[in-house]
Amino acid sequence: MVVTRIAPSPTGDPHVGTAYQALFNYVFAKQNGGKFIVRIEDTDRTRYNPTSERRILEMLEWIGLSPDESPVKGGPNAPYVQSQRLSIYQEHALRLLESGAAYRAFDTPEELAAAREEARKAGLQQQGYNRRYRDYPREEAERRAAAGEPHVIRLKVPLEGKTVVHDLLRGPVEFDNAQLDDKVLLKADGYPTYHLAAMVDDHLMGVTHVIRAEEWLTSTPFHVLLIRAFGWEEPVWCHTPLLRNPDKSKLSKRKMDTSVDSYRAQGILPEALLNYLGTMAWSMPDGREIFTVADMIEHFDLRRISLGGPVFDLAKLKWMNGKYIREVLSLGELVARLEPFLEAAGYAHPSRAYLEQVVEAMRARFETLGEFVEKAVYFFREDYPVQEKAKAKLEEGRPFLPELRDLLASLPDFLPETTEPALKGFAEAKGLKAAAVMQPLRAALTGSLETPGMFDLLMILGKDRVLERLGKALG
RNA sequence: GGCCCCAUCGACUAGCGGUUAGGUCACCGCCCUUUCAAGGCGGCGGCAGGGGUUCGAAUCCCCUUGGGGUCACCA
Repeated sequence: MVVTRIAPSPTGDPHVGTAYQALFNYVFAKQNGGKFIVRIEDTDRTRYNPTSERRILEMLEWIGLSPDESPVKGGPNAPYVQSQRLSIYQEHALRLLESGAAYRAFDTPEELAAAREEARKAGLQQQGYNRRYRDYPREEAERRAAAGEPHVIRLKVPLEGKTVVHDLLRGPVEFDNAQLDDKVLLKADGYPTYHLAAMVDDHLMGVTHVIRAEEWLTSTPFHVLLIRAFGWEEPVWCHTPLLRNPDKSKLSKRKMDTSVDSYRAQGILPEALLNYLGTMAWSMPDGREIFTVADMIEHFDLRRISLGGPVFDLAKLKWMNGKYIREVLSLGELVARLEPFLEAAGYAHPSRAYLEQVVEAMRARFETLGEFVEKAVYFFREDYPVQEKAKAKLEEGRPFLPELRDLLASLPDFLPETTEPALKGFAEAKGLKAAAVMQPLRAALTGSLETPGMFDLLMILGKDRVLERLGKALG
């Protein structure tokens, strides 16, 4: 059975890169009737963020990539949090120690830093650990360890030869073992490094396909060596391109908004975000750009992932979100998505029917749910802001607006069939262009010059409010 | 800098030896129009460069250039 996983580190906000990786891993697993696991890699206590794990897990539920096994869901491979699996890694490290594939190293962090600095000054091409303890007497090492001396356990990487990583997308990638160094497997605090923990867990959890970001490619030979040291079978390696900032560097929160929570707060729809991520380095075989995760599962092909690093383009994300708002979601669904935003903004509405009318009228005019809140204030409050340009327009209308108000007051109803001929007739009678009448009226009624069509506006606002607002504006 | 990966319009991509190099976003113009959008139509714009291979290269190979990643007791 196909088993995939993502292994996020709980160090901060749920990252779009995590969502991106989750998407490919999820889709590939589902396509093959396999399972998708989420494992929390919290082995770095210095970067640990206590709310991060919960938020990452919630983020996955929000975008609809629900894992088959996870810390909250549990599963046959529990626990799914690495800090709760420490003894497992320690046992495995010991095993490697016994077989001679690893060794204890007693360098202090200061010594390592000094050695690195020295190597840098000497202009050495070769970087990495100097292997000071690689051939240290075994008995001596054990004695010092038994005495409680702090130390790490490192993998004994072959000094010669090549290690080939067979990447699904790239084919064989060769690394000279001489270029590798003896990476730390178990830190002095007893926690494993990513290298040990990830490979042990992937093996124990039956992960068959490691689909992860390209930044891992250069440490894969090390993983291959580690797996061989244990005598296990390698998974299929598939390194996907990194999402990029507009300047092409690796997507980072310094240069871009990388927080899924932030996009959610702005009113980006989960299905739009997922759809957009699905177009990053991948495309539907038929070229369609709007598709669901289900569509993706049906047509996905890991081998069709392209290797150029895609720039995460907010403009296109927003366009796609707008596409979902105006064409994909049903009106009812859209209204439901909008409700939490309205509540947060303190917007009241008399009825569901009213809300639906407003949303329908506004639909083509906002691309995020947050934008709706900004652009539709005047449908929900009487203290809506009045823009400067609107004020000017209002002045232009002052000569005829009182008369127009009387005309509107005399109408039997505010249906478009009634208001349209009335307003157009009014303009004509005054020898004015329709716009010359509509714009000042629009300004008076909404404080804005950018609104839905006048006749929809009049109908939705209703006679009472229209007359009231007009009176107030002319006041 | 060493090592590794990558390279089609500004951005996302289709292309997998023979295409007028297609689509989407953005941008520009026109249409629609009471404003702003949306929508429709049209336009601008690309195979990084140089060598090969081949009857024929965006497609295959090499070099150069460019971009990215990685070189932690972080993941």
